[in-house]
Amino acid sequence: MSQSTEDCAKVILEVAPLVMRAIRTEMRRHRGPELSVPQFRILTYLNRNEGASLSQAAEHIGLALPTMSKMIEGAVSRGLASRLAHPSDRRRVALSLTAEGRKTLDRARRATEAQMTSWLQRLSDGEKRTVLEAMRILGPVFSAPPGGA
Amino acid sequence: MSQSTEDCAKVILEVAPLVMRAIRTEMRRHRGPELSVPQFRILTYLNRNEGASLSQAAEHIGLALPTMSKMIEGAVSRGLASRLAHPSDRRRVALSLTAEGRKTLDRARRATEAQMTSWLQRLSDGEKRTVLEAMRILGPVFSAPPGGA
DNA sequence: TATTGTTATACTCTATAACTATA
DNA sequence: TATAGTTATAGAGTATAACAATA
Repeated sequence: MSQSTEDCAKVILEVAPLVMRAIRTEMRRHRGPELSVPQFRILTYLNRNEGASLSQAAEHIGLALPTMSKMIEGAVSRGLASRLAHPSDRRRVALSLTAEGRKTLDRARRATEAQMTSWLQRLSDGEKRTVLEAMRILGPVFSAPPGGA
Repeated sequence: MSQSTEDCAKVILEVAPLVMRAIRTEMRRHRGPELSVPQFRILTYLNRNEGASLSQAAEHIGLALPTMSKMIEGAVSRGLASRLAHPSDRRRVALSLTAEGRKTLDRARRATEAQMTSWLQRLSDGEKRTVLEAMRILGPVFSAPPGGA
């Protein structure tokens, strides 16, 4: 009966990489100053978490600290993010998006969503409802870094 | 009305990377001779497509030819795959899994599925049904390399 | 001593360009 | 000339270990 958990697992393991491949390819395809998936995720996080520290960002996104340090270095040098000293604790750093970063994020998001929308157009309304609901179910399952479980 | 296509797109763009992060982390975690996601996908492909050529494999998995060549080189040197000359066309190569490769693939798949199963255990039967159905809807949408669309 | 970041180093995945061998 | 694959090279993303600066 509850054996369907395993079917579920199998099918996610099969389908998730296909979806990500499409997203990655699409993001890479925009010629011009576009974003990789990890860059996109970092900018998205900063957009919602003005003033976050490196550690906080790394923790949330699931990257090691030096990795995040390097990624941010790249974003700063491209003018997409700023990295200021925290006023009261000089070890820390306060990250935020620049106006340019916000603009780039928005452009990338819109382009990728538009492409994704076109892929999904062949779905019936019922199918779309099912997919939407499933994603809302899976989000919470996977957004708390499941490393701990 | 059919505006839900865009919601769908948004939510996939948000959730898919979370799922993949969990899968990647899990696959990396098995200490011992385990597999990265791309390696896993290649072995899976070879398991179902005995005797495939490099070009075929690259095309199906969505990698450039030299990338696939290098990945296969790695798998061969680890004893997981074999790369034989095609009998009638000596430019081509016939790829397959070794017994060891099949064993490794099986072990990795089982371990990752088991972990995934444990993550999904908190879902109700109805939620699992929804997720299962959604994955079966998304599979076909994304498995024809959507670069063409 | 503990925390926050950065630097050094290395490995995997990925691509494009140039090349070799076969057809 | 065209196709299948490999080699050379480069760049992104990732990690661990060692370090520096601040608390």
